[in-house]
Amino acid sequence: MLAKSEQAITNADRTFFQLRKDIVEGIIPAGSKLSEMELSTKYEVSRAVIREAINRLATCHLVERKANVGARVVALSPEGLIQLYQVREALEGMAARLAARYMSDEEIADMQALLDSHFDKVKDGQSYYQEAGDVDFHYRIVTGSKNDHLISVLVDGLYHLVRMYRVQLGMAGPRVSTAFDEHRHIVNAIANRDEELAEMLMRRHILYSKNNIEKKLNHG
Amino acid sequence: MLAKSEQAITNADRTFFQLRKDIVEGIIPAGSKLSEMELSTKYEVSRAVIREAINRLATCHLVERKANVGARVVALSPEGLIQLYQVREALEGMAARLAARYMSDEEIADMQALLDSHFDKVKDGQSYYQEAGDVDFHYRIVTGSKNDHLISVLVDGLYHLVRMYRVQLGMAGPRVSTAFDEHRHIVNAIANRDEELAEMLMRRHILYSKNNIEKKLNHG
DNA sequence: TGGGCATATATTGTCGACATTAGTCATTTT
DNA sequence: AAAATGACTAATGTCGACAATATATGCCCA
Repeated sequence: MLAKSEQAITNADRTFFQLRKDIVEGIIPAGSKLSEMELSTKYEVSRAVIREAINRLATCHLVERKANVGARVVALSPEGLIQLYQVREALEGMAARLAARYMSDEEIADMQALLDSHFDKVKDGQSYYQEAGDVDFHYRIVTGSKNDHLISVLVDGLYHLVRMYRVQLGMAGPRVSTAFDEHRHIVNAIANRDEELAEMLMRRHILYSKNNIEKKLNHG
Repeated sequence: MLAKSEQAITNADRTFFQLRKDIVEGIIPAGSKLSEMELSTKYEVSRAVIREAINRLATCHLVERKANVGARVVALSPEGLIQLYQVREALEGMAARLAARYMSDEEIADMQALLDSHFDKVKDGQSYYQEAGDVDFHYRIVTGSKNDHLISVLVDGLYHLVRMYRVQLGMAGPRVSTAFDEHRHIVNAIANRDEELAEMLMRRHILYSKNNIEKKLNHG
């Protein structure tokens, strides 16, 4: 398992993390209004830190803010999901390309070891692979790109929205084993320093993933 | 010319726009520290609005913030420029693909008319095309993607950083006419609804653009 | 009865003061 | 002399109160 080491220094940090968690997990419902007063009493902090937390949530695209009106949690929609995966395809495809270019041999070896441990779990029928292993894999590729913008937009931003869709639409998915094979092929391409193939395979992988979750969304 | 219609409602909006402009244009030097007190006296607003403005600048990646320490304007570096264009390549490539899929025939016709007017100016030797025309063109493609995430990340975020590099490294560039031809080919691909080609041409266009500005940066 | 306008209320935007932390510099100790 | 420690200072983090704005309510008028 991988520590994301997002440690909270200030009260605004803690409140931001808490709010983000509550929104992603649906404890605060999608589409609902965020009242600053209400939250400040509920989380026992001043309105200033709530405002800062809400602003940060807005940069994650988890809430939308209107001047003099307030903030609302984003609504989950089929269009929103499609747009989200379009951006993921572009960004993670490039991340795979850059990972093939910039990751050190050691990092690649570590990632291969990670996949091997995942393989053991999949073989044992531990299908919680989806939630933890998939996140781990994509996280490594993205950080392997060594591109701060890419890392920031995906890790601090889009991934939380992705999780929100997954959690609130109840993903379980029989896609575990096939996704695992796709991961393997991507890692092989990176190990071979084949940028072109790495990008193409990652883009396909995300397209398949989108189709899978989309199916759930339509008639699930 | 195109109105971006980013109108300021609140004081924090105005301060944010002003600060962003001053940073992009180098009036506030790259790498310098942003003191909340100092700015609050200089711009004649309270520290609260300065803090909010700085937070928004941080989401644009124009400043970097550290807890209990403060915020600094980002430093311009060759690596930063390369990373920026890597993300542009991925995002705008996808934008061109989606524009070929989703733009209406009318929007495409408007864009072709825009290019024609640009052609007249280039023919007359008005080489201010670079600054205005190029921005206009890319802006249309991105909004034509109909993807809110794409639009937000590029228009609200990366483009300001791109402008910062261009302004502070004094871009003028003899690339005007060749860039114009590239724009034409991209629009043609979009008009033909050729997603694959549109993406490929846009990615090449951005690669060339990167190489050009990179040359300036190294021995300019 | 329906629509527009004025008031009322509740929320967000802004402010100045206080609390807390990081960084500096002098002092002390080994 | 060098390193560690302690207070001092100046900045950021946090707070509660006030101002400005949007929405809701009810009244008036056609």
